[in-house]
Amino acid sequence: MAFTFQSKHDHGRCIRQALATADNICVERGQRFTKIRKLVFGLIWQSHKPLGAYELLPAIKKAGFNSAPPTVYRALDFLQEQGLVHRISSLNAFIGCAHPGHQCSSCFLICDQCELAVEVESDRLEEAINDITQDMGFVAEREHIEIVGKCPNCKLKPILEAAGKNEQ
Amino acid sequence: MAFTFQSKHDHGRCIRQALATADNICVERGQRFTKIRKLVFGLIWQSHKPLGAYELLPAIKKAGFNSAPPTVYRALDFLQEQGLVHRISSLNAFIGCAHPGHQCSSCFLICDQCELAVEVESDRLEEAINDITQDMGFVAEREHIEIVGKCPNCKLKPILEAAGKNEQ
DNA sequence: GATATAAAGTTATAATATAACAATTATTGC
DNA sequence: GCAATAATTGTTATATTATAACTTTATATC
Repeated sequence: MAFTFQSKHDHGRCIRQALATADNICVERGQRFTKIRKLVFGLIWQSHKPLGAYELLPAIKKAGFNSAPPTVYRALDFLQEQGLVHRISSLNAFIGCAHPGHQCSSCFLICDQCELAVEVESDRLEEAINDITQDMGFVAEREHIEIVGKCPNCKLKPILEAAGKNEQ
Repeated sequence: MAFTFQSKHDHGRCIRQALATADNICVERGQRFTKIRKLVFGLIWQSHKPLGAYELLPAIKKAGFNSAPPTVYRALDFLQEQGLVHRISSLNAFIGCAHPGHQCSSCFLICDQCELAVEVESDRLEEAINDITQDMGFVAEREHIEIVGKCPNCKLKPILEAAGKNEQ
């Protein structure tokens, strides 16, 4: 099941699944899912928070690879080209693609408190964007749709805390 | 009239209008539209291409102001807070807001060839995003919706050129 | 006009990303 | 298998974008 803000999921399984899917995609396309690309992919999938490229470098070093910036940027470039990872440009950060292979308009909901990000596919969104581009005679090549705010958990926290105080 | 990719508009008028509107907004809100803020605003409005902060520095220097980065970033921060300028995060660049004052979901169509960007308001887009956020229990605070591709002019150029060749 | 506040000047540096070339590893054709 | 080729990774240096921190100047308030 896709990750949402609510789901208390088995993240180990989440990573394994993502790695298996990525592996298949690379094999199908004759692309080399090398050790370092796999490592970076795994690091990105460590969490559902978008991570900065430089945050990955220590772990890359620990794993015995060269840990200069080009190392991680190359792996990230490859993963983006294969649609396995997205760049969240408003954060200068990277996150695993929730549904690699698909080619549907997706958007990211990004919590500015807990930093979790969820990728959501939406037909209505896709239609709205098709409308806009057709009206303007524009040919879309790529999209960056990022909505920043409060996720359901963080939205409720201050309310729950206030309720807790009142009880005392 | 709003700028579109097609419109051959009177850009002088375009800038004057934008400046007048910005001036009004600042007066209404008791905000100080200082010389340097006005200068940066005007520089941003020089074109309908998103401009990088560092691209503005030479003109700021020429105008006799301090041209260290904080100067331009402060002005841009102010203009963004007032909703007079937007940051296009996929380009690390800034562009004038096409309809300051409004608070409707807008998206940018950005041509990766001629670099022009057009801000489009869309009720359908707004509805689609409301759907998504409500489904997820998310509270949106700000949005970055950027669609990169080919504008109608640049889309047609290769076709017209090919036709021209055939005629010879 | 003195005081408080906001804005701008200034210096230094942080954070993010890429260029360019060398060394290594994998693939291909023989 | 082995040379030739292509792809990947290592390495050094540097470009680009943005902010921190403190000083000075200008503006608003009383």
